[in-house]
Amino acid sequence: MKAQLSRQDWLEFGLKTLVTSGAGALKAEPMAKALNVSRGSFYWHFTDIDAFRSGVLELWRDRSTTRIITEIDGEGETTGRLSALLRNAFMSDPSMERAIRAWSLQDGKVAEAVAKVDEERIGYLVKLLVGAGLARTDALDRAKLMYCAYVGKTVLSGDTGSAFGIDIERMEELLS
Amino acid sequence: MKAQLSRQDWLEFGLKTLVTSGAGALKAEPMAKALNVSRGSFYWHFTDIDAFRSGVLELWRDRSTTRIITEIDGEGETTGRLSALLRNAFMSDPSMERAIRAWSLQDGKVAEAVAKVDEERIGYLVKLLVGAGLARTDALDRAKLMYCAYVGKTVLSGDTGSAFGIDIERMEELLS
DNA sequence: GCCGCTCCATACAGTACTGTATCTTGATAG
DNA sequence: CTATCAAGATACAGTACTGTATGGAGCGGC
Repeated sequence: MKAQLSRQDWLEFGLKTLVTSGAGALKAEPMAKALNVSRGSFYWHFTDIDAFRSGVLELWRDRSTTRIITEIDGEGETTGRLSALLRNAFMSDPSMERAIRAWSLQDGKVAEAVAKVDEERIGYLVKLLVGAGLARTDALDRAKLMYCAYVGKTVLSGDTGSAFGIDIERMEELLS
Repeated sequence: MKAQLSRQDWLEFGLKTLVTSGAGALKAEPMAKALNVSRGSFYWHFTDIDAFRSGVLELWRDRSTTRIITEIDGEGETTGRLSALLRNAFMSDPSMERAIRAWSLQDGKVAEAVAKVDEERIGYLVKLLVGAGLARTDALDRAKLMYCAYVGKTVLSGDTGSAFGIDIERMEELLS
C-alpha cells in the first residue's frame, strides 16, 4: 500500500469496485472509506463523480481494445485463430464483461462506448471467417450470431453461482 | 384515470417505469410525483420499498410464464412451433426483457427469479428439439446455444437506437 | 346520520450521499 | 532550512431520498 493515492490508483480501484460491487458502488464516500482516506482526496483528483466514471470507462476501453489486439496476435497460425478466440471468449472469466454490460444497460454514455467495442470485435470475427473462406454476407450473419451467443453466455453465467455449463467443444462445433 | 390507486395500479406503473426508466427509477417519491399523489399512498399499499420491488418482480414472473404458455399453445402445428418461437423471440420488442435482464445484473433476488424463467424456457426448447428428432444431449447443447443467442440479441439491441439488425431468415437457418 | 374503513396528505426525523471551502501535512527543490 | 505545492482532512450546506406518525376526506353499510 502506498501512502498517497494517484489519479490512476483511484481509477484502478474504481474498475475493481465496478466488477465486485457494480456500477452503483462507484460513489465517492464509500470508496474513500474503503481506501481509508477522506473524500478530500477524491475531489482533489476528480472535479466530479461523472468525471470519475468517465475515467473508469476510458480505462476499461483502453484495456479492452489492447486485449483484443493481444488476442489477435496471440496465435501465429491463421487456421487456429478462430478456435482460439472462441475458447478464449467462452472460457475466460466473464465478471468484467458482465459488470460493464450491466453498467451499459443503465447509462447511455457507457452503452455508446460498449457498442463501439462490440463493432470492433464483430469486425474482427468477420475478418477471420472471410479468411476461412466464407462469403462476406454469410460471414457477417455468422459473426453476429456468434457474438450474440458470446454476450448471452456472459450475461447468463449468473451471480447465482451456477456456471451455466456449456461444453466448449460442442459449442465450437455448433458455431463453426 | 381513476381517482384512487389500488395496489395493482402501483405495480403496473412500477413495471412500466422499470421498462422506460430502469430499476433505478423504482423509488417511492419520484413515482408518487409522476402519479400526482403523495408518498402516503405508496406506504399505505406497501410496507417497504423492497416489498414493492418484490411485487413488481412477481408481476413480471406471472406475465412471463403465462406468455410462455401462450407461445407454446399458439401454434397448432407441431412442426411449425420451433420456427414460430424463434421468430417470436427474435422479432418481438425486447425492451421488457432488456429491462429485467439489466435489473437482474444488479440484484441477486431478481437474478434468482430470472434464472428460473431461463430454465423453464430452455426446458421448453429442449422439448421442441427432441420432438424434432434430436438426441437429448444434443438438444440440450443446441437449446443452450439458441438461448444464449436470444439473450445476447436482446442485450445488444441497444439503447443506441440501432436495432442490431439480424436477418431472421438467416438466423433461423443457422440455428436449425 | 354517524360509524368505520379505505385511501391519501402533511409534517417530521433520519440517512446517505454530493460538492465546496478552508485549513493542515509532508515531501522536495533550491 | 524553508518555501512550495501536491495530497488530504475537516467542516459545512445542500439534495434526494426513506420511513413513520398523525390527521383528514370520501364513501358504503345499517
